[in-house]
Amino acid sequence: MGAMEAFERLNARQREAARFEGGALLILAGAGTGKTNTLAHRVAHLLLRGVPPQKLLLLTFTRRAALEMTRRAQRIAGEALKEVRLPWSGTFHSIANRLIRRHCARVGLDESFSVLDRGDAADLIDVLRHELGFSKAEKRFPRKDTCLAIYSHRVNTQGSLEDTLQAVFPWCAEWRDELSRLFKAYVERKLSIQALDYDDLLLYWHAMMADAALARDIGELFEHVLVDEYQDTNVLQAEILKGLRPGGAGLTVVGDDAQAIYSFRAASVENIRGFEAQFAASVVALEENYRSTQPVLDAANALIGKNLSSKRKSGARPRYVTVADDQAQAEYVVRNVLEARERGVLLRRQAVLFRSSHHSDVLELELVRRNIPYVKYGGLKFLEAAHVKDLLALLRWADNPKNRVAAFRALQLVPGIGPAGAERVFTRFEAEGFSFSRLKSAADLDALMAFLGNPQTPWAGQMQRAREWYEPHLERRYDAAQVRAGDLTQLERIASQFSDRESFLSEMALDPPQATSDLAGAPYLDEDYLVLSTVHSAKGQEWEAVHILNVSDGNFPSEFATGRADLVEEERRLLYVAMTRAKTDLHLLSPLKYYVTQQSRMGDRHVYGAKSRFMTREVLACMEEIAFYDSKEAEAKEATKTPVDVASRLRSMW
DNA sequence: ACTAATGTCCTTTTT
DNA sequence: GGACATTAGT
Repeated sequence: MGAMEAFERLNARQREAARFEGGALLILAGAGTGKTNTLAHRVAHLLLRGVPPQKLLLLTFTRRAALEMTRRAQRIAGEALKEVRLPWSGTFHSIANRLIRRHCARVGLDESFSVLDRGDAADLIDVLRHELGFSKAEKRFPRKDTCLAIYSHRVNTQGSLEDTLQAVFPWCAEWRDELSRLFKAYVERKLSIQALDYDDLLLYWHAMMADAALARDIGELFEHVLVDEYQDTNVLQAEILKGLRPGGAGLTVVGDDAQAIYSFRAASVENIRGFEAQFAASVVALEENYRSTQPVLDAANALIGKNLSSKRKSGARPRYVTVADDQAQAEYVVRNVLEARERGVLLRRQAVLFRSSHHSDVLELELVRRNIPYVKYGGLKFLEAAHVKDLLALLRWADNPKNRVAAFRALQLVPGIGPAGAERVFTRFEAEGFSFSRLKSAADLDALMAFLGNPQTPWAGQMQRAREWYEPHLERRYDAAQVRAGDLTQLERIASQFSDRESFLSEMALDPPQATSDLAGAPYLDEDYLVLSTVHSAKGQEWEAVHILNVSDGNFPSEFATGRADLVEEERRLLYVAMTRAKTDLHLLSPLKYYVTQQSRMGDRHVYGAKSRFMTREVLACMEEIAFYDSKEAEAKEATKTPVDVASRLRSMW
């Protein structure tokens, strides 16, 4: 296919955006309007026009999105370009990591600085929390994750601690002074161990852009900067962009303010709303939806007051399904999914979406019971498993001997070494100039670390050696050692795909595999599986059929959002994102009662859910309302009645 | 000084 | 059902 023909396939607006020449460009792309395709065409256009690939900076939300973009651009550019590689494409954080490494000397960092993932950062805060004596106050001090969240929010909004506490963490406001001291200590400790957390990656990049000479050097690396999902960037990221392209020339951003769902991460919708004025940008709006049928869009439009239209006018109306409880909800989903498969819709073209990751618990049990394969995105990550972190700690410590967090974790693997012992060993290690050949912990760990810490040791084989050392400890520490050992073998396989230790470790911190299937690789790719995902993780994706769980007040919107109007609006957008993932089949499920596991003092463990405030008359008018009882429920009903009509029960099941 | 067992309090979504 | 603090036992 020639490149010209490829561009003919775009509609007029998309083509205009793809071929735009001039200053800053804002592409407002509603859900399903071909955003990725348009951006990929723009990339192809720039390449065909002679911009070298290494002069394109492509900032996407995930690395997966970046790869997809590259793949499409290559296809579009066709034979004109043999192979397209976009070396500068990735998340803000991963690009920051590379730029900082490139200029580390100019910002006072060692080449071997580490990147702390969220768990590591929280652990470090926890250590300081104890050191400062906050853990044994009469009143409970915020937990480590909360502390980190507060810190992060403040950094990313660039506001004051006071503002952050007021707006998002009011229940922690009384601890303001202690938190301030804690964060001061946290910053100091990170500097001394040469470790950067996610926020530091942005802060360092931001600081580099504030230095005129550095900003020029970095800005000159790129001719074009393209940013996807711009509605979910924060103030810091917007300022970085301004530093990269001060006048806006060569800057393209794409987004949809109706899909802004990351305010908890301090994303600011104002970025996209103010972009046009800020950069005197040209604006192209894409409004024709190519994904969903009109009935699906009608419901989504009614929810959010948009006016997306589709060429696919016919189709079934979305269903609003009332079910008795969690169990019935799972029954309904399973039954529907299997029916669709019978009609020829592969499982992987169907998805189940939910507000928070534990909402799928009951469904997952049911899927396992019925032997239906599935993959879950979002929620508990492979890399957060203790045994995986143990193994990585060994490598991280070897990579950056000053990395105290990793060192403590590694040292405490040795039986007989606890927090106090680790402290002792590390202090001596520090005094000896961080030399692994003089580490005195336990004989076998000393040998391992001397091996890993030797710069002459090749990367190939390090993982295997570490795993072999770890194996006996794994069996000692955990019950299901078999399963966990399997995880470690997979980790080893991934590691082998990286050319060096530093890039492997950064990648694991910055863009960890999203689901266990990502790790399994080839063998699983042929298999069919149902997709389970949080709505957040479903961003940018689409499926033939979509089920949305727990559409009731307290879940949509989440009970934590009900207090504030702006948060409720974000929840509305979240439901909007979920609904617009569906091409033809959409089911919203609403359990009449659901079980609560928390804070239920009384014996009654279920609550009657209220209808979601988003299910207004206007929205429901676009849907087909049905009630569904699972077999158990029906059974219970039947039991209270006489006579027992077995025949109708059998019929009602099909 | 370390480990295991018990008690108490819970804020969701992710780079 | 999990995180975290406290207590009891080695």
